[in-house]
Amino acid sequence: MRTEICHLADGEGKTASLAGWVANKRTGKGLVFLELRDGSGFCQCVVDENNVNPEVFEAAKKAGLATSLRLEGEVVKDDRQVGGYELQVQKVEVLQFVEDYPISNKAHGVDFLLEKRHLWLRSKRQWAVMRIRSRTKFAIHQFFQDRGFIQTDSPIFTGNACEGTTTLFATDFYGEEAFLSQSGQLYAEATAMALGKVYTFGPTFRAEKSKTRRHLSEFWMIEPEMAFYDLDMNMDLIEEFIRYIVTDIYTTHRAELEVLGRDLTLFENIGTTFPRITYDEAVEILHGKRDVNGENALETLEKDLEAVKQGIADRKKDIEEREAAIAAGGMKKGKVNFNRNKIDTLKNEVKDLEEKERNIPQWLESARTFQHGADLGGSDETIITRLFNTPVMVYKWPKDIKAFYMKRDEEDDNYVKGVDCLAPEGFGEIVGGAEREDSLELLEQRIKEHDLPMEAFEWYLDLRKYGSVPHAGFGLGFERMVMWLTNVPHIRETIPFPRYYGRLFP
RNA sequence: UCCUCCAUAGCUCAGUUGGUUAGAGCGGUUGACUGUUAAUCAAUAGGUCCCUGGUUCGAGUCCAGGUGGGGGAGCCA
Repeated sequence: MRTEICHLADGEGKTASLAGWVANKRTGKGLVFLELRDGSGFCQCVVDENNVNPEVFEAAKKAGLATSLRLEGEVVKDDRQVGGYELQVQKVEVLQFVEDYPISNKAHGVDFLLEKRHLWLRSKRQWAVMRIRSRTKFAIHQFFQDRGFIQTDSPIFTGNACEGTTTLFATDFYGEEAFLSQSGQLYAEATAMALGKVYTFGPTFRAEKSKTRRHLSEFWMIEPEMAFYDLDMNMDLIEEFIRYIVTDIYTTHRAELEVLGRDLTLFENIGTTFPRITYDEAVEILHGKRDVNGENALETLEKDLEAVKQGIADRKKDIEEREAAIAAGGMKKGKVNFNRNKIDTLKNEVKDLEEKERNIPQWLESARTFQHGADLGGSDETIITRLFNTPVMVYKWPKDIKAFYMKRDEEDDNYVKGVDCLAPEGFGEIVGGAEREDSLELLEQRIKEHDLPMEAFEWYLDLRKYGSVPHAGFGLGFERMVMWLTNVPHIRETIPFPRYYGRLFP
């Protein structure tokens, strides 16, 4: 009977048989330490020359990374181990020897790792990310299902290019031009009028040639849509939703967050009410005319710049000192290696900081000269969220920069009842939502203003002809959410096989 | 589409004002070591310096063009 590593604790003091792959190996005289992974977890297995026959010991000694094997032995409590237990091996059965596994436990570049994505998934950090991704998906379904939402799927093939074709993937649909869906929102509105509260959860496609750490060509989106909801109810739901997901991951996946070295401040603050500010207030913050909790956005950013400069100086000094120490000689080889690796790490940190040093003055400039009526850029979001330690909601946006389907603000025609939820730690937008325009006339007018083809929206306009009601909804980029939760540097790490400009394989 | 940085061993990188036979660490291999946590130590194999052209007595290094990639802007989730 095979035991999964995650259940090892139940078998303490007993014999267990494990099956898995070698994740790492260390050897000593008469001893081999195999770090085994089986998907459910990691466990150190000790092969002692005295406890096994010579062939078994030789096999263990030769097993390279990714060697697949079955092991049998006694489960022993050992506080030095990550899971608290190790296996004193008695039997080894090698399924396949490997000696040239391409991914080592040392540093690799992102491009190399993505070239080997099918293997990279086996490493510990990716293991943790994929488990959090899975749980997040589950938690999202649970949240909505518990609250009486019905999941409805929107089509992936769409016939008309509503908002321009440049960001759409064109494909052939029985001789007709079809596009891969960019959003299921309009369809969710239709199903909400049938089922009350709905959500979609499916893939979306954007043909943007974006090479940034925040973009994918294929990603998953959650789009809830609720009949009889207004903007305030929408914001309440967004807040409750995000708090639920964060709390769930915090309580169920602490070990994975630790593997990732995630700073847990975010998770601890999530109980605090999310501030809600209007777009106008956000602009005042950007202009430095409105402080938050006594903090001025521009001053804070200037302080950040000083900190960055200091960080660069500190690291450069550190590098020099380490290089001098190595050059002086007399250092043990292990220590030299350690210092060399540290220097590499520091150099990369300096590169990142120098990039920041170049960017911050531009951010400051762009914040100071921000024109009321423009959309918030990435840096503007960073500046605003920097002042908060919880997500922030920005609502009441100028109508010209928002989608045609957003409901106009009754108090001021120039605004619409949209809301963006910005994640803290400089992360930026994770949710975009709105109360929808429910008046047929105003909707038609907005379609004309946006220069969109009226005939493409005939079915959508039917929703406003036959029993139109106030309703609202929002969209959440699933990978963005996972990226924020795990704090991995790149969105490409949050999906098993990322698709983006230049990457179709593996 | 624009700005910016990069391309040297399987991987991560160094390579000085252009100069003899291009280096290190990791990983691989062989060996040493009885408790390692990226173990350590010794030995060893491993190179079309991205491509094309140019300057030069001489190019990994300089110049031009190309290709591929990183980061950012725009746009967005």
